[in-house]
Amino acid sequence: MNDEIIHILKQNSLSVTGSRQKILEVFLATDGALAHTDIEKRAGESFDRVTVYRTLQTFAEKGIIHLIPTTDNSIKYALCKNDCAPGHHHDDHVHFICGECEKTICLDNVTVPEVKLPEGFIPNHTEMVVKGVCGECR
Amino acid sequence: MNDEIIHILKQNSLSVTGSRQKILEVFLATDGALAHTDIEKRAGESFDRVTVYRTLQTFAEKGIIHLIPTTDNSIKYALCKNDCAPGHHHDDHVHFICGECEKTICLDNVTVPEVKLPEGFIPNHTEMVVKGVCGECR
DNA sequence: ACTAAATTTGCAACATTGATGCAACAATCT
DNA sequence: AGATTGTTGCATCAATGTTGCAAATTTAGT
Repeated sequence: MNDEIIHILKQNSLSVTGSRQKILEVFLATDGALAHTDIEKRAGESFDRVTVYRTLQTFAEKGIIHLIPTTDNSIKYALCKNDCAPGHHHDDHVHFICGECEKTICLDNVTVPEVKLPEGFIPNHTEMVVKGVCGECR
Repeated sequence: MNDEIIHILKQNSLSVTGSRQKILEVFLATDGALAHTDIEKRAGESFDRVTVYRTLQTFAEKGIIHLIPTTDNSIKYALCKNDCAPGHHHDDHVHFICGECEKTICLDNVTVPEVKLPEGFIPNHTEMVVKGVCGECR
């Protein structure tokens, strides 16, 4: 587990530091997506807010995590599972937000469908978020 | 134009006030979506921040405007065109964010496709945001 | 293993965004 | 017009996010 974390960091040419290890650990121990606040809480009180911000930013740039859009001004972050390389993400899966438990879940097996756009529009990346009730909340 | 604004407000059983008229006017004069900040700027310096917040909140509850999810912690708002009734939105269209001009555009004619979810998941509402380059930016 | 260079962290200070209680005010209804 | 209800603005506060800089840690070179 610890080896895996260090491996991920080195693979992305990041120096192996305490905070990065801890934050990655938190992600690996969670199935759903995490908001900035969740990470601060779960990582213990040990890290500065700024460090968490910068670490998340770095991870996102390297493609270790991806962002999930919401309509409530709270970005969520989730691990990229399928070996995202920097710049070559394929986090093309659908996200699900449960209205009951408020969890955000990556539906890794559900691919975002393509849509026909009007003349002139050139798509680059598509996000799809489904809201509803998850299996556990019924 | 002014009649239209008053009509929209009355139709949603909202009292007709200066700030609401002005903010609706701003929306009607824009084709794309607006962030809170845009509205404050375009409405002139005349209104309190709090009023803008509350007005947007009210409009969203009534279904006059809808929210557009983003990954950059900035909610955008756009007019609901197809006669959304309170609780009966059909803002089921795709949104487009241009990476060049940074505009957010409602593709009113592009409907969000349905996707098959894993067992147990019950969908309620789906958001779809496409990023890329719009027609005018090429 | 030790040192120098390069990164990373934490702190302080600040900017922005959003929420709430309350008094003053304006709009609606009769 | 007058009473009632709803709306606005102000002051205040909390949460969230950003930046510059010095200290500490990591990495790489020898």
